[in-house]
Amino acid sequence: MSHNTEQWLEDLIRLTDGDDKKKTDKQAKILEAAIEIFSEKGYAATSTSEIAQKAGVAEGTIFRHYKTKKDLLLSIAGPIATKLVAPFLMRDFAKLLDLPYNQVDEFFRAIARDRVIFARKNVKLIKILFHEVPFQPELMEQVKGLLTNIVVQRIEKVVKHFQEQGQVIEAPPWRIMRSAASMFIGMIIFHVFLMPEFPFDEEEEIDRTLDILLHGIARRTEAE
Amino acid sequence: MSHNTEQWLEDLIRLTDGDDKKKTDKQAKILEAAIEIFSEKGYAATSTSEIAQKAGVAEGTIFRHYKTKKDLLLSIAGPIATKLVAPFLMRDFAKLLDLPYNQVDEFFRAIARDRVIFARKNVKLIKILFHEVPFQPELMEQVKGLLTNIVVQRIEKVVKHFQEQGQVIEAPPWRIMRSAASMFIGMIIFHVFLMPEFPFDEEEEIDRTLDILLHGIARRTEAE
DNA sequence: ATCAATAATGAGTGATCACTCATTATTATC
DNA sequence: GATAATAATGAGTGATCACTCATTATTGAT
Repeated sequence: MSHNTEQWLEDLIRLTDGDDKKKTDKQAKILEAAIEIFSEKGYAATSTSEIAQKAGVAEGTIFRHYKTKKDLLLSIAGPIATKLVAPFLMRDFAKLLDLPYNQVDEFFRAIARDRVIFARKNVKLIKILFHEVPFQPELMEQVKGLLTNIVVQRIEKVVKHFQEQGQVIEAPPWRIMRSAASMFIGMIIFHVFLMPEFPFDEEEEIDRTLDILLHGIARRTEAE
Repeated sequence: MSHNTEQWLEDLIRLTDGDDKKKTDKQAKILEAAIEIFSEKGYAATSTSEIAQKAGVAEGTIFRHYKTKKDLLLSIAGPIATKLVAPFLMRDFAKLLDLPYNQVDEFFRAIARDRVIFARKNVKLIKILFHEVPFQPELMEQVKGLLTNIVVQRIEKVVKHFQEQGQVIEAPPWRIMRSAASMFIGMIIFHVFLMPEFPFDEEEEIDRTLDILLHGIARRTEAE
């Protein structure tokens, strides 16, 4: 069963990975234009005629490839959700439990670095995803499913493991997880989305932020 | 000059405070309906006819009170931005520098509690604000102005003060501020917006979250 | 070169949009 | 209660919307 689950996950990731292959020239142009305008003005404020114009195709061509305007949105915003949490779905993630704590540190550092780079490469897609999730029930379900059923369960296991080993303070795992997520998502939002021009050393920033977090959740040895 | 600045701030706050007084019955209904639908479907996807219907007024009545649909949005989303950061603008905030560190702790705890309650009372308004800020240049300017010119400057002063006194690690103040903001905004987003049904003791949660943060940014005494 | 299949077109369609304005209802003043 | 001022109305307006479909262009196989 465990093997089956893992296999299913790998399939899921591979499936969403290959979304930029086998696209005709026109279809690629449509996607590119839609991503651009959706991220700039929002889905609801974007007209299909505007997308067609920017893509350099006739409006009818859009509806040959996508049944409706919402179809176009979902084909853009859907896959990015899975890709966003992909590292937590990988087989490697389970190996975390066998590592000593200082190497876990290193492991999360690697994931953090990878996700910052990913965010930087997919700014517009992530903007669209976050903006539309609250208004598109299909997206909402997909994101909820990914987070609660897979990501949270897996990370919770890691947190509990290191609480038992005495390296992490006794607290509800969800508070540890929420704190960690807040710190890193906060960092990415700040440096990638809010202040992309603000100069910062990526490595240094991740290390120092992780440092603050790890000291915050470390089991205390003495006073206080 | 200092007194003038403070006075100006107090005026600003008082100004935005009195936005729910002196509204006719119909106008109040319009605002109420608009807030409801804007927060549910987003500004661009909401029609003025729908607002009129929900408010129980004629569509023309909306345009008697608000020049345009965007006018209506700004009259809703504008004031909430100032109210959101109001505690950091108050005269009391400057007194922080004279307090010993443990009382600063208590001070921020009070602000955090107050803001959680505020968020809970203004869920829909805050949703609208956050959702529309990226697309409405006027809102963007207002928020940027509030944050960079006032809030950040004031908090930065506090951080530097306690870095000099040796209670906070040596690090760029913006990293300390970003970490603190991430932790608390993350907590509010999680408990108020994402999982409003999730049971949690507000006092306890704020205390424990602040605990993690303070240990994270505390000057270290010994190893590591 | 022919022809069938597929891709692309863009004028057209009814619905809906934000907003207007001539008309009617309500309120305030004396 | 007459009059003026203000508030509210809702049918109407041109613009724009997502989407359709008959027609034309392109492609691939032989």
